[in-house]
Amino acid sequence: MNISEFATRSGVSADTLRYYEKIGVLRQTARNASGHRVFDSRDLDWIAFVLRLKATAMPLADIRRYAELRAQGESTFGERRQMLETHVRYLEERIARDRDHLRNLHAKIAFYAQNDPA
Amino acid sequence: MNISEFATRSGVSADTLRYYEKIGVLRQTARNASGHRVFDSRDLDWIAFVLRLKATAMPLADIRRYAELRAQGESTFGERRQMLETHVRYLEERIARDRDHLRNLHAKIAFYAQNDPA
DNA sequence: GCTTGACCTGGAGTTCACTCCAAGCCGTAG
DNA sequence: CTACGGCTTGGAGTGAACTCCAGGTCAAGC
Repeated sequence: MNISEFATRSGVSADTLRYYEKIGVLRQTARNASGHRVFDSRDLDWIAFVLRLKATAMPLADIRRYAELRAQGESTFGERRQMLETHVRYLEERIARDRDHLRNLHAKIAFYAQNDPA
Repeated sequence: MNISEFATRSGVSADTLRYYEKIGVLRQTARNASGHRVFDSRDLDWIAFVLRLKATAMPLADIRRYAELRAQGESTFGERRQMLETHVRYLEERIARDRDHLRNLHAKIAFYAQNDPA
């Protein structure tokens, strides 16, 4: 598929996809005879995973590092696993903090509900 | 307390505090005779709440809006409550998404653990 | 009375993650 | 054969949130 279809399917704009290639988040994208990028379902899987990492606040520089390891093959499974484990710990902390924030916000909302002069 | 002590206690740099005042997140900061900012414990409470909103991804523009309502007094309780309720819904969704991301990361880690050639 | 250190201001610079643009190439339709 | 649409590139511009800096004021210590 071409870049615009891939953009539609992935939900990432063509400009951003080119940008991701430039910084190494997308690697060695295949090209057709006229130099246009050609994407397949594996690229779709990869970009979905990139979006997952992004949604959980992983910086693009780290995602780029992960992409680099991925390009080096199975010998980097250990290091990739470590990156994900570190990220899992970060995510667990974020969820815990968010729950705490949520409790606090609920208390504040309850206060406003009780004291709203309107 | 002066700005450097307030910076230490709040964990926000003096430069950032001045920036927050400039954009309206901190309002009407008290000044002493020589024009230096003077902070008290109420400011500490407020900045802690700002940090809470920031930690949960509320943009500074929205926090600024909330600060504006706060400065207008109790008549804005209803609107403030609405802002927080909207934010609570966002946070609840983020927690749900994070849990899903976490499950997915665990699965991927398990795969790496099983297939690591090392 | 001079130096020092903490503060002040306005404004420039930085980082991140895009987003947009100009100029150019290529294949197809008319 | 030329116009068109969709792609290519390198590079400039954007917005958010800081971060830094120059030049100036002021109170306290020596």
